[in-house]
This record gives sequence, structure tokens and C-alpha cells, in this order.
Amino acid sequence: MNQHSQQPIIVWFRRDLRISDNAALYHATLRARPIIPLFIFDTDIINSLSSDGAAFNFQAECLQDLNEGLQRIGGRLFCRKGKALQVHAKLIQEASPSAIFYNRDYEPHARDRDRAVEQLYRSHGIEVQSFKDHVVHEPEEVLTLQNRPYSIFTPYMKAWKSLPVQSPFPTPAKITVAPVESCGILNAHDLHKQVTIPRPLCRGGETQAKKVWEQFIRTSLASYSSNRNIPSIKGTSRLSPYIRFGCIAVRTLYRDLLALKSIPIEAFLNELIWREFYQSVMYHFPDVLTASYKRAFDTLPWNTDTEFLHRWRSGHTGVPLVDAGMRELNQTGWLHNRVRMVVASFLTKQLFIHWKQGEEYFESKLLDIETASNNGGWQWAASTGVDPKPLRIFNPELQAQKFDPEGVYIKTYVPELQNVPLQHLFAPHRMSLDEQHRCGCIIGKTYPRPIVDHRLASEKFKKAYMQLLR
DNA sequence: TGACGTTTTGT
DNA sequence: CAAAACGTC
Repeated sequence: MNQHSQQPIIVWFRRDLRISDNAALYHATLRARPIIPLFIFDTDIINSLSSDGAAFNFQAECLQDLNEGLQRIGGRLFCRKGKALQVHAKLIQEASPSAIFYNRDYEPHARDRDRAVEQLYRSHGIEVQSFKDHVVHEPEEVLTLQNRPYSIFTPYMKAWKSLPVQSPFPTPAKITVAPVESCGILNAHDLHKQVTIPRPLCRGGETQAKKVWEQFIRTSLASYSSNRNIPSIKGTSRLSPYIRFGCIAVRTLYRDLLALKSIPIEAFLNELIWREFYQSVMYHFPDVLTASYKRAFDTLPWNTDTEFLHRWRSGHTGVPLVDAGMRELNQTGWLHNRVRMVVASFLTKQLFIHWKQGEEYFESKLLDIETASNNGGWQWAASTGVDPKPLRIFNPELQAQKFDPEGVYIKTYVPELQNVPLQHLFAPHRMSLDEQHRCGCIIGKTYPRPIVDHRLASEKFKKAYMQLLR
């Protein structure tokens, strides 16, 4: 081999912390050159992200598992800390790479960063290759007949399903690495991030992700469409933190789903498509990240008082299902999707607080936070986004009756209501004083009175919203 | 992945 | 007459 063929290829891992079905890693191994598997603790991202330390610990677990995976195929992971561009500039000097491979990210700030990095490498005459990996179909691939992006889900979903499917990429059997200095895997403590989430939903890593996915298929997928709405049972896949960090490829999920016979996959598949729909919305309409898609709604008389916001965040609104949800979020870094919709509807349409406030709080707490899905979900909940629907205002009391009929979920997270009889559990403030004393739940004392009246607040929001529609 | 009031249906 | 279906916001 001549000198040139020994020049390594950098595989830059970002949101694809796995060795199986990884487009960039797989394509790099086809070149039969040494590889530098690289992860950067990007100080620009770390400083701007409000994520709880638990998310950084989760990331560290993912990186640990990735390192072990790479070791099994003869390699290892190299980590650096710093501004991405500077880290790359230094690495170019140290390692004289022949190419850099990475998987594409569709967030505006990530695209800016990647453009700058690409320019840097090209200015040194180094090959740059990026790959589709974070989604099954990219924002540029799912377009109308006029080559326009979709802003309505159903036609998007139909177009998405009509596209040809890429098979998963095989896991490399063996790689050779070109060793460089590494700072080791940094967790929340190392990065000076405070951990406030006491019981994170799950541990990170490709190994865990595979187990969770296989168990979901085995035990829960068949009943997904009905059980996914019940927050007290594990009816959903709970894969979202793994998908966010790329511990498992959505390509693999899609292939596994299509291979299933006699299990209905539509409901679950649609959730994957919703995720890609919002990736597409963010990519084509990046302004949604700073303002409502329907701009007029930003002029509604939003409540800027912080007392309600604090009570919502901490789960002390006096509305049992809302409080249970916010406490699940605060304690585990995850929240059941049905309850996400309920707490989001409550913040925006009962407390009349702008969805940006809720989006920001979710970003700070959720292990599974993806900018596109979070933004899309919040704008959906606030009825300010794409995919127009009639104004929907959730009634937390009815939602609880329907989806937590035994009150199991509420009692798990709101121990103050432990002994409240079921017929009062969803509206404990309607108990008589006698009943309150009998079950040891004193409204205004051991559990708050609801901070808003659902009916009044709904009518106020509906009126303001409808006025803008004209 | 609405709520709610009204109409129709099934027993 | 309860439950399902429908229509409207």
C-alpha cells in the first residue's frame, strides 16, 4: 500500500450513535482504509442547550456503548471537546485525513455548522461525503407533484409511503482505526451540567435500544393502536430517546415493521411518519422555530404572568392529569404522548401561555427532545401550526376519565390524591369538606384548587382564536 | 391524536 | 332510551 491509501477517513458521529445500519460508517468501511471514529463534545451546543444533565448522562451511556460496539469490530471511539470547526481544523493537521463522512442533520444551526465544516475540509482538498440516515425519506424527497413541500400530514404520509425503501446497511465486520488523541467520554458532571431528573426513563446505548425495540414488537405492537393512549401501561414503544441519539436506525425500524406478518403496523408507522413530516416542516419552513406557522396567532393576548407557568412546570395546577404528567416529565425525563397533548393544550388554551414557553421547558427536560418534533407537537397543540384542524381544546377531566379510568397513572405521580375515591379523583375540588377530610385531601391545603376554570378559559380562548380566523 | 349538542339507530 | 353517528366550532 502506498502512503496515500493509508490516509484515514474520519467518520463523524453525531445523532447516529450506533454501528449497525449506519450509512456513514458503512460507506467508510467500503473504502478499506483506516477510520477515525470521532465524536465531538461541541461546546457551542453544550453552552446553548438547556437540556438537563440527565440527557448528557444518557448521551454518555450511548457513547460508552458505541465505543464497546466499535471495539467488538476492532476499533474504538475517539472524542474531542471544543468548537466543532476548531476541532476539525486541528484534526486535519494531526491526521491528514483523506475524507470525512457523516450523516446529515436537518436542523438549521446544524446545517450551518456542517456547511462550515464541509468548506474547511474542501479548502484542504479533502473529500466530504454526507449521507441520509436520520430519516427514512429526506425533506427533499417527499414533495408534491409541483415539487413543493407538504404542509398537510395526510398527503405527505401517502407520498412518503409511495417512495422506494432503502434496505438497512450491514454492520461492518471489521474496521481498522488510525489512533488519535481522545479526551474520553464526558458525562453531565464532566460537562458541568446539573442533573435534576432523579429517575431517568432508561439507559442509553445501541444494545439497550435493540432490546427495547424487540420487546416492543414481541409484547406491545399488536395492541399498540388502543393501548398507546393509556399512560399507566407500557403501550408505546418508549424508543424516542434512542431514536433521538440514533441508537437505532429508523431504516431498521421500517424494515422490521414491513417484515411483520399478521400484526397491524399502520398506527405505529404513522408515528414514524409524523416525525419525518415535522423534520420536513422544519427544513422547508425554518421560521416555525421562532414564530407560529400561522403568524397571526402570535398576536393573541398571551399570558406573560410567571405564576401559572411555574405551577404548570412543577405540576401544581390542581388539575390531576396535568400535574401527574408534569411530574412524570420532571422525574423521568420522558412523558407519555397522550399526556404531552393534554399538558400542552392546558398550557396554551387554559393558561393562555404561548407555546414557545412550553416548547422551551420540554427542551430542558425531555431525554428524547428533537427540535422538529417538539416544535411540531407544540404548534399542533396550540393550533398555530401546519395541518389545519378544527380548534381542539382538551378537557383534562374527560381525558383522564377516558384514558386513566382507574386513576392508576394519576396516583403514581400525585401521591396527595392517593386516598381520593375514584368518583372524585379527576376533579377533587368538587368534594365536600366532609369528603375531603375523610380521604385526607384538603383542597387549597394538601392539593391545590384548579388554577383556572376549564369552561371559562376554553370559551375565552375559543373567542380570541376565532376572532383571528376572520 | 376533541368537545359537545343533536339526530339516528338498535333493541 | 342508551349508544352510536353526525354536525359544528
